Amino acid sequence: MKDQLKNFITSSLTAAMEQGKLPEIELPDVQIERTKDKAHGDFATNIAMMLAKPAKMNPRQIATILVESLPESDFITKVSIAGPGFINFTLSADSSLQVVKEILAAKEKFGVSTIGEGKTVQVEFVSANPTGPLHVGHGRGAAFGSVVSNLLSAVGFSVHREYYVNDAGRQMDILATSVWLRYLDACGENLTFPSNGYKGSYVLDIADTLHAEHGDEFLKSAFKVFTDIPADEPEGGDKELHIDGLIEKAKALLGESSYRKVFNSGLNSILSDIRDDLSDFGSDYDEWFSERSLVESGEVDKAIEQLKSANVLYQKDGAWWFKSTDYGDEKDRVVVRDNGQTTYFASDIAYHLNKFQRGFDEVIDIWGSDHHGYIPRVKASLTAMNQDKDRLKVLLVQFAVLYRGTEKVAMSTRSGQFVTLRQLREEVGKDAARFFYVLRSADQHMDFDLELAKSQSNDNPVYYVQYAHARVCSVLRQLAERDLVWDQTVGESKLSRLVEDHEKALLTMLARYPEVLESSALNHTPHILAHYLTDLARDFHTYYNAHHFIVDDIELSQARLTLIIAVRQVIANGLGVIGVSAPESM
RNA sequence: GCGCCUGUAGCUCAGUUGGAUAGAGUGUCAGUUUCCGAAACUGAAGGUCACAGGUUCGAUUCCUGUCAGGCGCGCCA
Repeated sequence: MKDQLKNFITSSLTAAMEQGKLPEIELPDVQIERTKDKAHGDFATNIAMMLAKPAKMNPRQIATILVESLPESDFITKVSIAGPGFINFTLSADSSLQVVKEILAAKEKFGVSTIGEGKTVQVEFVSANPTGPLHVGHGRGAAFGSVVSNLLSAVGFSVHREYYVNDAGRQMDILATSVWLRYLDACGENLTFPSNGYKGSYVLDIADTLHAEHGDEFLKSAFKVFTDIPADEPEGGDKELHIDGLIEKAKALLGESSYRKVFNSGLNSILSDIRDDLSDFGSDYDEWFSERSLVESGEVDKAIEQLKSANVLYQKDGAWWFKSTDYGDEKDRVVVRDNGQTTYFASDIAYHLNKFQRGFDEVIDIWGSDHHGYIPRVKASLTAMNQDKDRLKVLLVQFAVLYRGTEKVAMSTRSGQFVTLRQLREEVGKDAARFFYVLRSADQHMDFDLELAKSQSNDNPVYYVQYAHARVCSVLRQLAERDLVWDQTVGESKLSRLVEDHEKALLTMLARYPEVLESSALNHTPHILAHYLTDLARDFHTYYNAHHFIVDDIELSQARLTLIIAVRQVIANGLGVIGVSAPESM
């Protein structure tokens, strides 16, 4: 519809110029928008005001000329000039009814478009370290990432959803060592658990399983383990040196093969827990990409070599640095430590190069906002490797601060004190949690009140939207109880009976859905869709309270039923994109 | 100190990429059900869009500065 109007204006403009009514000037992009106020018609354009300056004419004068030059049309009933020079269009009743037929014909496909057709996009999200279960802080990224993916898919992109598994690096060694120490404990050894180890109860579970499956295979005496280890913090030492000492000792005492077994028991257990958790949360993936695989395949070393030959690495203090300042970063970054180990950043350089080489047209990273300082160096590395850094888009998700009532909940993965995503899902439900997470724009800090979310109060808008869907289903059940049926053919042919203000409001709301989906997708803003759905639900509930659908006038009744079935379809489609169920009753 | 994000109704948040009289939910107050589900609906009250300048036909939106809050500034990941 917008496009039709755009062509309309454009042809009017060229006509006016050919006739010499307007000076020959370069045409700006014609902007058509829906009006906020019904009194202004359905659509409006500000083109006359935009042309005022280059044409050196009064905007209202331009508008008058344009309106005179508009071609004939049967889908517009009224064109008017208002305010400083807006041109307002009112659609014919017929054309606004058309959307209902489109919805019923397209069904679950209504609203999808082909804008992204032929383009591939990779979306990486969550990618939490597999050192413990996901907590509610990860939930927002999980919901946001999966809805952004669904949106892009809905407008035609071929979407590849990916989780980057940080299965290499020091944090994983700390986890492996934590598991081993708990295992030794389970074997009956007497030891003091390091203050910097992972203290969560899931570590105990993993250790118990390891003990049950392998017996005393990995048993070493606690005395041996703790000999010559720097003191821990509570004893006046350094907790980092203490845990690093323990890691080295674990590797030495166990040997590579056994250490790897312990390591994998922790990694696999937690990773499979994360997979199940995300799957149950409705956030599905096409690929789980292992950091370790990048190291072992030599891709990390290869990337470093590539940077070296590009002459953007230099040695200082025994380490290899990347000259990221040449590309706008605040300071240079280490890629190979003085002990010869590559940094996390080195893996990430290789990972992003790998993503680019896989040929995606667009690569989207969804990170917590605390990683924002990381963007310049990743983009710098891509530029240094002759890649177009603009193919990478990083979307930042602000933290959700958790509250229990008015009390802030303190969380720390290491200490094991956190509310897990699974707990949230079990208490609040997947639907409410997802909708709640996605309701706010991602760059907005968010207060997540557990009590509120748990309380099933109608503060939670997901019920409101779902209820609208269930209500339509309920009307249809009522219809059946009265031995009546919905006749689509009759309904569609009598749509002109829909003349009430509530009905007109619903019709324009329904027509907006494809536009909402598109702008939500292209701007990566799921909250636009969520807000649209609550608005649509509100218009429906208002209509419901004002009018009856099952009435004696059969034609009117069928027309109204047809309308609300279209509403139900759009709600179901929208909720589907968000990953929330559309129940028939609740 | 530097960088990024944020500041809109008592509270939680929108605001269609610069448009017409800044909107919802919640809370407060007053109402609606012999009738398809009241998880609903109607109405009222509630605002110096943090503050000060600037850009132009026009600014909550863009620019600069100030103030306030969050985050980041490792040879951690």
